[in-house]
Amino acid sequence: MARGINKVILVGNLGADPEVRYTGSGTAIATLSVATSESWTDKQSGEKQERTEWHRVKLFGRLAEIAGEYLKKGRQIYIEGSLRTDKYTDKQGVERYSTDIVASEMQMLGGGSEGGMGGGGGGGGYQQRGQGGGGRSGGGGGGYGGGRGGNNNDFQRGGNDMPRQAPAPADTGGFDDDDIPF
Amino acid sequence: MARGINKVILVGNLGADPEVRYTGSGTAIATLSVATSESWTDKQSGEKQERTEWHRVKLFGRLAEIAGEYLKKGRQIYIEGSLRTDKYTDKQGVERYSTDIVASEMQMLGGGSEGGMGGGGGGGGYQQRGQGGGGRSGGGGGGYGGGRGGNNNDFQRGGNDMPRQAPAPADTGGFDDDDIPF
Amino acid sequence: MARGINKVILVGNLGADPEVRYTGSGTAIATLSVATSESWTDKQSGEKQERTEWHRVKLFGRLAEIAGEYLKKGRQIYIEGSLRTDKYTDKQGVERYSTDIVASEMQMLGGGSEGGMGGGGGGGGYQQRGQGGGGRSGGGGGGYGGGRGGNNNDFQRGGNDMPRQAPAPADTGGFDDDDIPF
Amino acid sequence: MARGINKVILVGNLGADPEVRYTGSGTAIATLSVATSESWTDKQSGEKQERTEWHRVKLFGRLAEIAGEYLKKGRQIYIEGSLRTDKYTDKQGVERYSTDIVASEMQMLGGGSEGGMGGGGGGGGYQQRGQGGGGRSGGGGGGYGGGRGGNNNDFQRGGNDMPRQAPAPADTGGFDDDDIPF
DNA sequence: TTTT
DNA sequence: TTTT
Repeated sequence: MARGINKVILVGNLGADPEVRYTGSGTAIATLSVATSESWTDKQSGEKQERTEWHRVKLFGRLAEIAGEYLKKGRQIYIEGSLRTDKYTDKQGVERYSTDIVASEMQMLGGGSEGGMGGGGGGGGYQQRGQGGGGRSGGGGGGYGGGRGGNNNDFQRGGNDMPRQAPAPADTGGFDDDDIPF
Repeated sequence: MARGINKVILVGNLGADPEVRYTGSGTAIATLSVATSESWTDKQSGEKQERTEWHRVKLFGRLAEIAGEYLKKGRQIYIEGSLRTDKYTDKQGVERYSTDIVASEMQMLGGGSEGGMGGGGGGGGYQQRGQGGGGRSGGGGGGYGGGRGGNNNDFQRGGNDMPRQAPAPADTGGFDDDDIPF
Repeated sequence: MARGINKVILVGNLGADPEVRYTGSGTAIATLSVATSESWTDKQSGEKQERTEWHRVKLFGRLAEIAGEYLKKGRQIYIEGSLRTDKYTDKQGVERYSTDIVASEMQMLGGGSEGGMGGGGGGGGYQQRGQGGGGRSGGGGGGYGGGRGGNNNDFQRGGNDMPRQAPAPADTGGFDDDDIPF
Repeated sequence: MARGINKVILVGNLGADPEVRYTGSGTAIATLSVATSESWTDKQSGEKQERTEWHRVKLFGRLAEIAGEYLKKGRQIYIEGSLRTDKYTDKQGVERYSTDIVASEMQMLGGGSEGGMGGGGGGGGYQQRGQGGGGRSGGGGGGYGGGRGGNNNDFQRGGNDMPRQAPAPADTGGFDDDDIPF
C-alpha cells in the first residue's frame, strides 16, 4: 500500500553501459546513467540552448539482469520508477542526500542498432513483478561518497543488502520473441 | 524541444508550509517539501514496514505565488514536473549534487480543510504556462551548501541568483496576469 | 511483458457510487464513473468555458472490493491504469468500440467529507498485484481471495471524523509526526 | 485551470501513416493509429497470450504538421495527451461515444530506421504550446461511424467539422512558426 | 453523473 | 557519459 504517488517516467539514452553487481544472495542490481536532454531557442538572445539531465537509475533482480544483458551505452530506453533519496554521512561527518530512481519497469526503445544490441532480440518490455514488494526498501546503506555517477564502487562489495522485493533468480520473465503487430 | 522525457508525478502531503522567496526581478520561487509514503507487510517476517519519501519541489512564477497563498502544511497535492539535479561545490571543495523537482503543474487535492485552507477556496489546478519557457534549465546556481532541505537560505538573499529558467523580466511568458480561478 | 506503454493517470471525482458485480468465479468487478474537468477563459470572447470529461474505470479483484466498500459518489480519487477498447456488435450488426480504463492502482484522495466516507477510514492506496497478470483481461480469473489489503485494518475501525489523511492514532504513517529531514 | 488530471502516456508503433487534414482555417489535424501490445504467459494453461491495443491519437496544429511530415507506419513514438470522448448520433439515431487521445506532446523514438524516416533526421521532441489553449474542449464532431482504426476516411473530407478546441483562426497561439529542429 |  |  502506498499513501501517495511517487512516480518517475523517463525516456532517455544510456550514457554508459550498465553496471551490474550481485548481492550476497545473488540478486542482481544494475545502475544506469540515463540522459534526458532538451533544447530550445532563447527568446531574448535567439541563441540555442541545451540542457542535459543525468539520472541514476537502479534496477533490481530480473530487471537488472536484463539490463546487464541487453543494454549498452547509447541505447534509448523507457523507465518507470520512483524516487528514492538516501541519506548518508560523508567523510567529514556531514549528512548528505543522494537521489536515484528505482525502476519498476524498463523498455528498450528503437530498433536496437543504436545500442549495439548484438543480433537478436528486439525491444521488449520488462516489468518488476510484485510492485507491492518491489523497489521499495533499498539496501543498507550509505557510502554514496563518490557522489553521483558511474563509479559507485560501493556496490561491488556484495553482502546481503538485497532489497526484499527482488524477484527470485529462477524467474525468467520476459523475452520471448514477439511478433510485432504490423 | 526535448529529446527525452523527464517526468515526475507526485501525490503527497506537505510536511511544512511553503517557503516563498522572490528573485531580484520579482519572480516568486516556492519550495515545497512533499511526503509520499508507502507501507507494506514484509513477506518474511510478517512485520509492517513503512517508508516515507521526502521530495523537494520548486515552483516558479504564478505557480509559486499560488502555492504561497493557498498551500499549508498537511495539505495534499498533486505535482507534475521534472527532475533537476544541480551540482555545487561544498565547503571542502567537493562536488555535490542536489536533486529537486521543478513543477510544471500543481493541484490541490481534497476539500481543503486538512491543509488549513482558511475558509473558502477549494482545490483547483494550476499550470505553468509556456512550458517552453518555464522550468527548464536551472544551472549556475550553486550554493545548495546546506544540502537538501527547506532552509536553503541561500535563497533568501534575493539578488540575481535566479535559476536560468525563470523567465527573464521582459519575458512575461507564464506570468501575464491570470485571474485566479477562485 | 509489454511492447509499448499504455498508461492512464486520472485524478477526478466519482459521479456516482461504484457499481460492483461478481463473476461466476467470485471475482469482483467494479465500474467507476470519474469526472475530470477543466475550465479556462476563452481568449477571444473572454467567456469562461468548461469541459468535463467522463471516464469509465474498471477495477478487478481486491481493488474492486475496496472500491465497493469505500468509494462514494463525489469522492476524489487517483487512478492509474491502461486503456482498453473492446469491440462489440450492436443490435444492427454494426461493429462498435467501447473504451474504458482498467485500473492497476487506486487511491482515495482528500479528507473524506466530500465522498461521504462514513465516519472512519482514512485514505490509502491500493495496488493491483502482478500487473503482469492482473488487470488485463477482465473476468475469468478469480482467486483474488487472499488478496492484498486484507490487513488494512486501519480502514475498518472508523471512529472519529479526523481529517482522513491524518493517520489514525496507532498508525503513525504519514506526516504529523515525521521527522522532516530538512 | 483544471480540476482533475486526465493524462495518457503511450509508447507504441504506428499502424499506418498519419492522416492529415486541414480545417477551413488552415489548422492541421493529424490522426494516428498507435499500437501498444503486451504478451504474457497464462499461469493456468502455460499458453502464450497477446493483446494489442489500438489507440487513435489526434494532434493539432504544429504537432500535426510534424506528424504528417516525419511519421510513417511502423515508427515508434511517445505520446502524452489526454482522453477525450465525443458523443455523436449514429444513423439510427442512437447516441454513441468515441474516445480518442488528444496529444499535447509527441516524440519520435529510436534511430529512425524502423519507421522509414528517409535518410536524415533523428528523433526529436515536440510539444503543443499553450496547453491552456490546445486540445481541450472537443465536441461537435460526430461521424466516427466508420469505427476505429487506420481507415478513418471520414477524416479526409475536410470541411468544417473541426473540433472546438482547434484554435480559432485569429488565434495563432501555438502555431507561430517555429523552426523545426532538424 | 462529479467537483470548483 | 548519451542523444539530436
